[in-house]
Amino acid sequence: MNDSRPIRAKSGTNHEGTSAHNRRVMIDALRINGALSRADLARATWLTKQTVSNIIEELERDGLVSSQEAVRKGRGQPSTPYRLVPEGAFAIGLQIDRHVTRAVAVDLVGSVLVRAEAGLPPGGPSTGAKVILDLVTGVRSKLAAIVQQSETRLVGLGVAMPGPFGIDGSGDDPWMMEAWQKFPLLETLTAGTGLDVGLQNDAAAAATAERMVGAAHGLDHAICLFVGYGIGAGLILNGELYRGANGNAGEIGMALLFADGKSTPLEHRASLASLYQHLSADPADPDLHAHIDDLALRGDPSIEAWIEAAAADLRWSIHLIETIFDPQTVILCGSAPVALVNRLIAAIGPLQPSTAERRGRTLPRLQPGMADPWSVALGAAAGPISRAFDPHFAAILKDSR
Amino acid sequence: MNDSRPIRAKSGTNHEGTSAHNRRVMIDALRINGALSRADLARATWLTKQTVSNIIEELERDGLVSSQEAVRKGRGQPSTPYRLVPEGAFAIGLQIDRHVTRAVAVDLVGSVLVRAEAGLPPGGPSTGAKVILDLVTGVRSKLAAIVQQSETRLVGLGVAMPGPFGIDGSGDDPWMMEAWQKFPLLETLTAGTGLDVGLQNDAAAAATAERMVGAAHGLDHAICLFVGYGIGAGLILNGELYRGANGNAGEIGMALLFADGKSTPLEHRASLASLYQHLSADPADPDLHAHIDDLALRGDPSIEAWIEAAAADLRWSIHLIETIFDPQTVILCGSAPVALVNRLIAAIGPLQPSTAERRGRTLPRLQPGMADPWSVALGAAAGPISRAFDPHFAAILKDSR
DNA sequence: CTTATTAAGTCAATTGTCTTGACTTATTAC
DNA sequence: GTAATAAGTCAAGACAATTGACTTAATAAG
Repeated sequence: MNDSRPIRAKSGTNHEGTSAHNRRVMIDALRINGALSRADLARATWLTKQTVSNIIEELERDGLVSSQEAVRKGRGQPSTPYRLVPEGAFAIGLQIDRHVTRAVAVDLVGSVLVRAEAGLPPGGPSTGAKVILDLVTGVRSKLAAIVQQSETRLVGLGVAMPGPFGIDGSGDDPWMMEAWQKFPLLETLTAGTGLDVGLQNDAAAAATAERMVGAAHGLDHAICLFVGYGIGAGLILNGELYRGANGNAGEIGMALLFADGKSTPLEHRASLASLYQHLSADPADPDLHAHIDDLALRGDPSIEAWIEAAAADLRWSIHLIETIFDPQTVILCGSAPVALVNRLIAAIGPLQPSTAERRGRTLPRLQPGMADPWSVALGAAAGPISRAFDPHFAAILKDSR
Repeated sequence: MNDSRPIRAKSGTNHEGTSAHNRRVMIDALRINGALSRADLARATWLTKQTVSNIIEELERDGLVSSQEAVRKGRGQPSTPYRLVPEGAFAIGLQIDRHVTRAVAVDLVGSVLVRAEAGLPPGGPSTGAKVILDLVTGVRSKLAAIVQQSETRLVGLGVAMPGPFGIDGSGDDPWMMEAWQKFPLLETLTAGTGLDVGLQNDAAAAATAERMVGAAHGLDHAICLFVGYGIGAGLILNGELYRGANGNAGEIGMALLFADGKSTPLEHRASLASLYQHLSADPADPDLHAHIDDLALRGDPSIEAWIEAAAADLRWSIHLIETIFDPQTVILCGSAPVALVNRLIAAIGPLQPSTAERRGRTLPRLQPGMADPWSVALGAAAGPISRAFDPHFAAILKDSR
């Protein structure tokens, strides 16, 4: 009667899945290539002109694309290019960091329209939850004041915070994020905002941002090495962010390095946390960012030793990433001060020989990405936009909603 | 006139894509769960009973599934389970290794029906190509002698050989595979057999085999650490083998380890090549495999030191893999003698603490996979089967054929 | 033993989405 | 001025999943 081992199977699909995918493909094509005519879209997507026409018409009705002036380009009827309408959709992004929380509102093309920041009191979620919810609500209403219809076009709230997720705290977590991990954050935010809420770690968010508006734009295989308080990698594989079985893929900071006869997590050697320790600085100091920027810019000796050591570790990490993932490019980004990231990139070169050194490369092996305190919040917001509009396998399937 | 930067876009899909996907989903469900009724399939795939009926009927006509005796399981009409028909499809797998080449014929469910082996003369492709082609032809005709209609049901020829691919040889490649890399192998085999030919590296092939019939069966996130002449990882991510931008993902053997003040590729420390060197053995010796098996079984001191050192490196590798990929499980497999693999697994434990240590785990963090000289050839054959019958994103799209 | 209930599976009509092929429109090349 | 070329539309058609009623075959309940 009750044999019931559950049956595992992938979901099937139907007409709606087909249609949804084709809509996403159009949006993706316009995002990558800029404005395109219906004929261009048909050629690029392998769909018929008629199908493209139908979908474009529908997207235009939905306010997601709009036509531009016709362009003559040789013989034949002039083509009418269509472009993405930035105001076609919005998302809120929320970054929760150790001492600060940031929220942004972005549009369909990834422009930041509203940004707001707040300090996080040391009490953890018990006092911090209200701060966060207020911040989100504030950004949301500022967005509504700037653009009409933003509420109906809000596709979700993306949250980014340091991972890993779902791990039993070791008790000696030096970064105090453990309490946040245990707090039912997503449920609280869902209840408090009524929005679709998604979570990713900060490196994944940075990668999502790079893919939407940065160095990974249009790439299907790219790894973002994110240097923040910790260090992590955002994995873009087959054109999608890879999350792993439990959402913890890319937590490279915990990779072990052997040096001086002992093994140390990468994170303890190359991350802002390690720099703060090296400088005996207080991470909660609001002027620290500017101070480090200044030190890096001046090439202050107090920071040079750390840069050299961190660059060596990053050079190793990049080699490892190239070896394991075989990406089109590696992108170095972070919440670190810009000058520091620039110094790091300079100090990393030249890279180790690797399988990435191939004839016919068009992209550099290592590229600088965003180094902006707001990039993680932007990536957090890019999450819901991507989920709603980018083509991906799960979006075709029946059980995906 | 000629503005022509090429337009990049993902392919759209249509009814055929939908239908093809749903067929694959059925086959996948039967492969993972064993025989299932139409009603079971409908529930598991989210498709309607009617749709499932239509597809099953078609698959039965095509000889890919067949009904079993009806089973009564409580109230209601008895259900008729359907199972995969092993003889529904076949593929040839070819492994090209340094001194030997192996070919197998497998059926839809991954059973090996024919196997053949040949030594590879030292001359490289110039003399080896004929040996290989003859081996494949021999296996193919033996298959045809065993089962009728095998030729019409042959979905392809999968080739596995050591990677990485497409790299400019450094000239001092100690493994002599470079000449093979430059040889137009796929073209030669396509021309010589008329079959669809696909290529993967040996670790990827091992992972493909594990996924079809081994420890990764039914898993969507698993990493196979493959210890052979070199060492590599086969990456199963989101239910598919991940190849990277250039087909070289998982070449972990080139990852650098720091020890004794210098950096060494993992491959030089933990691989059969390093063991051969440790033992001053000749890799071309046909009795070497059995000899090492014997040494490992007896716990011979000449091999124990190597085992301890290699186990330490593998322990580190497993930690790294868990950290970076967040898989459901890690599988240790190889073309090494079984006793050696068993000794390695024993010597690896206990594993390092990692994010993989979570409550509610059901799978072991590390599992033994196949350690069989034929597993790579099997995986090579599993490649075409998987390409033809497993659900994956590319199979839905219009440009995939 | 009879009847109700439950579940598997089928039938026939319908719906949704892409495709096809002919057609219209607008422009440049000769 | 005419032919060639390309963008885009129209209307009918094809394909594959869906829907809801129906049939079949078993067990459970009275």
